[in-house]
Amino acid sequence: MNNQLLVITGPTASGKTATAIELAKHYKTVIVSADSRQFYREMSIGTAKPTDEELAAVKHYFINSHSITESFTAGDYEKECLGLLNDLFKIHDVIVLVGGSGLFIKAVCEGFDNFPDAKPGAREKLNQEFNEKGIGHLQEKLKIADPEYYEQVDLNNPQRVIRALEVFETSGKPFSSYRKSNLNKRPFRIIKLGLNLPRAALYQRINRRVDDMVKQGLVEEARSLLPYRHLNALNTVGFSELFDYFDGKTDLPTAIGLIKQNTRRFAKRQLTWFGKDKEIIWLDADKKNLVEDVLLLIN
RNA sequence: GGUAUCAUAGCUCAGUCGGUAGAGCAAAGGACUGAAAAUCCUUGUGUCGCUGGUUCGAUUCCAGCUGAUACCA
Repeated sequence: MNNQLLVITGPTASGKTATAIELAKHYKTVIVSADSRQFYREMSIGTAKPTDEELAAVKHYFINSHSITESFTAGDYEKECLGLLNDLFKIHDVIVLVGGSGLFIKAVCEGFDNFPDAKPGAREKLNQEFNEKGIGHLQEKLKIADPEYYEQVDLNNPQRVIRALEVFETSGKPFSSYRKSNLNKRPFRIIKLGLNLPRAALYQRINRRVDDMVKQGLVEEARSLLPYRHLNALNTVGFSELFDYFDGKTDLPTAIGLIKQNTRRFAKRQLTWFGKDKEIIWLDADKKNLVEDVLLLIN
């Protein structure tokens, strides 16, 4: 099997985009994004999307490919991405997958178990029940529907409980009956590289990048998306804080400070997630000749 | 210059009628199989401004010093 997926991951602002582009150029190949926000074409500055020049330099997939008005789940991404990779590997031996969304990388590398598609409206109905009756009510439902998962799940987490109930109400079978942790075999070799920095340096980069985003017009971008604030895509660091500013809940400097803080917290969560993945080979993101080192490492 | 008040965690502050202290925020750690830049869980990190005095024992009471704030000059 010659086909090789070169995964570049790491916390936000660690330099994944630039590194991926250099590697893709070297292999004369393309880049597939594994980022849960950059595929939305309506948002760019706030999602630190590759620049137009970068997009022109290397062909990118899953950038600007979807609209914030569409529902596009990690499961949808798994299916679309695998289909795409299947086609792309007919042309390229090496493909670069880059992104910081751990669940999306997992979707490509391992896949999910074969859950049924939730029936339309099931989640909305459960969200409404949650708002009206609280988490306790959903916990009780789950206890009856799926006692096995009830013992395992974080019962305080509404998203987890609702997800399990959504599958149950769609299929009539407990969530745990589908959840078998079977790793899916992929028809390509996977190499995972992680970029990281000492915490203080990473946080400095994050703070600086947020300031850059503001200079590039983040506030205007967010304002233009204000009518769509109810969409899940806009439940995103860099936008939520500015919506609060537009509402008069904070002033602009405070909102920008909160964007930095929430981005730092996001990076921390990413590091927690990636820390569990023992396949990741970690590299110092600040190192000069990083790409040369990567090439030596791989070959 | 005088008077008063204050000085406790990274920040804002509470508290100890004398037995070395605790909240919020920040931060750190963690979970997470179709919301994932989402969502959820856990954790107190301390020369109690400095130097003396009283006391078995002082962060607490007393004195001096330093700094901050307010008012008076």
